[in-house]
Amino acid sequence: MLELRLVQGTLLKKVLEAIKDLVTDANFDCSTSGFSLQAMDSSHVALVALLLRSDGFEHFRCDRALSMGMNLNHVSKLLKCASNDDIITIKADDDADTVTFMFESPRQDKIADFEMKLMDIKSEHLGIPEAEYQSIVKMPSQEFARICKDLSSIGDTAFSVVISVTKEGVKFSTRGDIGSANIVCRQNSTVDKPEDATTIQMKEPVSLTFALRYMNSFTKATPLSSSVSISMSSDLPVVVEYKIAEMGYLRYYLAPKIEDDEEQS
Amino acid sequence: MLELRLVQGTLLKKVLEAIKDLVTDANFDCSTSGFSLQAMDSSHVALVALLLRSDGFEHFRCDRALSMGMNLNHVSKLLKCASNDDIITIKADDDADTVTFMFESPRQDKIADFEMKLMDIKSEHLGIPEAEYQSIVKMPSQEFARICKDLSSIGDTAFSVVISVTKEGVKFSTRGDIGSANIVCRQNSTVDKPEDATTIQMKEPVSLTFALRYMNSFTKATPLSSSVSISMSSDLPVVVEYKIAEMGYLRYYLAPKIEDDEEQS
DNA sequence: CTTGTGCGGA
DNA sequence: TCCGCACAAG
Repeated sequence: MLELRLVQGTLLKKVLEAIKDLVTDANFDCSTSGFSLQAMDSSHVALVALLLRSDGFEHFRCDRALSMGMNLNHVSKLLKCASNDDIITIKADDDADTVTFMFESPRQDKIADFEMKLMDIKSEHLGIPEAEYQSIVKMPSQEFARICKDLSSIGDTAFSVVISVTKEGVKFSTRGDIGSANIVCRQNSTVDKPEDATTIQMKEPVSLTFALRYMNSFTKATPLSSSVSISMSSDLPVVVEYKIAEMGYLRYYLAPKIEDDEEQS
Repeated sequence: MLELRLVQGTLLKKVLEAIKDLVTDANFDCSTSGFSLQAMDSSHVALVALLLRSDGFEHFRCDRALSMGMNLNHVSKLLKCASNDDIITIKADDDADTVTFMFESPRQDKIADFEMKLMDIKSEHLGIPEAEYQSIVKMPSQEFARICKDLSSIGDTAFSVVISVTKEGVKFSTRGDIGSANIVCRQNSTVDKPEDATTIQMKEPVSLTFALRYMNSFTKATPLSSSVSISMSSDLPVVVEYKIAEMGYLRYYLAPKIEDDEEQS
């Protein structure tokens, strides 16, 4: 028996918007510690990892660990039937092949439930080692999204972005059909709100190249958090992390391009 | 001679948006009592009935009853040329085969008139008996529209919706490609505004099945009224009614599906 | 946050 | 033509 009650149902809606373009089918794993998902994108290049800790739910019951395979487009469609202020409850029996999403309006005058068949999905749960990163950039998530969008418009999403971190700041560079572009963000903690700050924790300067189109996909998570952190080390996948308030995180992992080829499909 | 002056021209625009998808050609009937229309949809399954009482017009002159056949798409196109705050006047001579729509801007600084040919349309005016309904649900029209839209998104519009009324509330159910859905709305009169209330007048519980795509078409009338009433009895067509303030109503009639087949083209 | 509107894409 | 998305207003 599994029963998860999430008062901020809109979080779940945003999570699905943030991953459904990258991953079509995935297992949601539920255990006493929380609700999580780990999946490669369909071209097996990027990895998405979601964690919603059990203590972030208003009610969290999970008698035994369950892995529930779902088509994320279907889940997204169901969640579109929930209003942003609805309370969402996810229910499943231990041996059932279906899951039920229940949406309650705040005043309890409308209750909707949707039952969906589960799928069998080959699990590929990878252990992701905790690493020390040479540089960690934290910046407003909207600013990061804007940069990725702007750089994409210069060339097209088939191009690469070079992210270079020095003590002074972080530089995003690309080269495209029209020309080349460099956007530099400097450290900046003298800001009204802490989430507007751009901070850089740098042990060593680092400069890595990534496929821009993945970065753009990652920014679908922007509504989840006002800031994003980008953790980089040479020869390690970059981690783009959006914290989910009081509950966990949504992380994207992407391996750097080894050479400095600018184009790649 | 016929001359109808409607200060709230936007009403007429909304009416046409609400019926033109269902009905392509229809007779507008004008008599001293008002301006009305009754027509079957093109597949002869649903019936649309409009009434705009003469006292709702600023000026209403109708020397003798007239039935004016029009292509509703053409009328809709003409009305798109009127601004929402324009005053609309409909004119026709008794023996003419044309009708004129005149649009005046509120400050009288712009006057447009459009003449359109009338058509001969075989009239099929049905007497609709006043019936006692086992259950009448009144709810916010936007909520009803949202429910129909959500249920359609689960399967597709080819599916059916089961509407069941009990004392506690009204339940809308469907079953689709992705899964099954139930949405329950409870009675709820402790609301700030009366039009936000959901009320149920129930003599007997009733449960009927309808083609979802027609329900969805009916919700095109949502802009006409903040609330909708759904009147049901076993073996009678459901009546979905949108009141038009101070003037009349727009009603849709739809026969229930006899069997419980879920799919139907 | 919801609603209405304008725009672009399918 | 219709639908979904993005923007702006209440």
